[in-house]
Amino acid sequence: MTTHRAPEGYDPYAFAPFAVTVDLAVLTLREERLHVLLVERGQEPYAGAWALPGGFVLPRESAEAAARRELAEETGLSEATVAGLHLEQLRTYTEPDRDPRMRVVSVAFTALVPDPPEPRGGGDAAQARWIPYGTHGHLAFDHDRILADAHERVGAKLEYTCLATAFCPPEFTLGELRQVYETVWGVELDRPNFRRKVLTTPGFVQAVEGPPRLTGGRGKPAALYRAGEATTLHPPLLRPEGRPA
Amino acid sequence: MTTHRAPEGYDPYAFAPFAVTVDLAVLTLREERLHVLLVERGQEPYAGAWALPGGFVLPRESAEAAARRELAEETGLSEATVAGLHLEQLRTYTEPDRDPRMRVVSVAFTALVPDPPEPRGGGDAAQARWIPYGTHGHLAFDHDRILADAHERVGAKLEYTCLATAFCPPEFTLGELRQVYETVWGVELDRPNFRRKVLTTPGFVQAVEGPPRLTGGRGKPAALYRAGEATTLHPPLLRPEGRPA
DNA sequence: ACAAAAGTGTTCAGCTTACACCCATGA
DNA sequence: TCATGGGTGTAAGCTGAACACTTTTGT
Repeated sequence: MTTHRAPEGYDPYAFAPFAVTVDLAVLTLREERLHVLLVERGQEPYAGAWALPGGFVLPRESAEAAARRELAEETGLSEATVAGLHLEQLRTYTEPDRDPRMRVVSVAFTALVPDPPEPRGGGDAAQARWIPYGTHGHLAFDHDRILADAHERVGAKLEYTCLATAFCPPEFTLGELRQVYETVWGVELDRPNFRRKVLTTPGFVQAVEGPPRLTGGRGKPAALYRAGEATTLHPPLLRPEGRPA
Repeated sequence: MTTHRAPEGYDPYAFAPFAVTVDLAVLTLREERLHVLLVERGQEPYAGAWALPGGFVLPRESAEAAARRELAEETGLSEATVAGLHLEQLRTYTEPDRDPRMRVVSVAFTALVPDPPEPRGGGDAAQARWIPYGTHGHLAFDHDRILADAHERVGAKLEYTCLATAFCPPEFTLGELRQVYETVWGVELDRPNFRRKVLTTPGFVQAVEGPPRLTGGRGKPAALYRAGEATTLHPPLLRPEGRPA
């Protein structure tokens, strides 16, 4: 019957080995649009197609460590900066033929980056770019699916966690926070009600002492806030119109 | 910089290979308590300790297929029955030293089983048993963590999905459905309010024509319901008292 | 003066909560 | 007849949706 864990005398080399990789859905907000970090593949298979950044998990490394390492490499952000970013395991993709070359099991992560730099164009052929979500065509491998899963997960988590602050710089206005919800959900929220909701949820945000900030162009300067202690919202901030996909 | 997917000339045998396994947190309700399916280990490491059932992913098999295969083996349920059960990927555990023998990456699943048989005692030494949740001591490997993650996930998903019906047989009473919430959350719910909430949520349950069922011992016979079309609840059914762990 | 964005106030509908009460069955 | 669980009714209180209105800035 079952083999439980490793059976007596199990030989790791008896099977064709599995490769374990990480794939990253790195999301950010630029100019009021959701953007994804994509890389253009230089080799077959899928040469010329766009794909999620990623790479192999090293022999002595956890998948999360591998994901953070790749994130730093691809974005050009420092290790220290990357250490503070929101990185979350999404799910693992294991279909036997998802990579035509060999058996690859990929642990996918979602990363949220506020105000990112241009990805550093490395020396090699493949370029990395921020692409507005939805304007890329089909991605390589099963990355369409991974990216869609990431988007859905982020949208859902905005409802019942404080995740939205991960898209914002350390100090932000309530308008910027509201922009996160509106952009990811693709809806408009009532400004007064959003403000009340956020301010009355304990631990969501905390006011920053000091002068308000001029918000881009016109309008009254807005007070600044920092992310609070809480990680979950109770009650949740539900998106309008039921639960669209 | 990045290796993207497999670099040119990547040799799958160049690194010590990763083993890929599945671990299952199989939950059920028995006598108004949450139970977990555990197996007693017969060999080192952790000989004599209890562990989650699981096993290796075969070379041409997805992790989900492996999980369903193991579930059938461990519970003794037929392949056909297992095909209809709720099985969901939880997360993947990748710490390099989580198994002292070799590098094992494990994709964990949560399975929900209504009214299960005793696990079939296989021919070999290791026994499998339903254990009341929380009465097992420390589990082998990182299985304490996996099981705790599974419990938390199930508790959270009861709030905003129809998951509770997965703990119930095909036809069930509202009392049985309420019992799921009360047992998993460890709280008491107001019977009238629960009933209204469930019946007014479109697609949660649908009434079964026919005579009501006598509920165990005393009390008025209860009407029967089947799981509905819906998968998510809007608005959610929040547990009382904030969000306890 | 006007547009744009922040911030305050107010109303109304709908939902949650709490609890009283009746019904059907077994012991 | 009593205990037990199913099922109905209802009133109080809270939350969220909608929207009118004021404030402060840039053009």
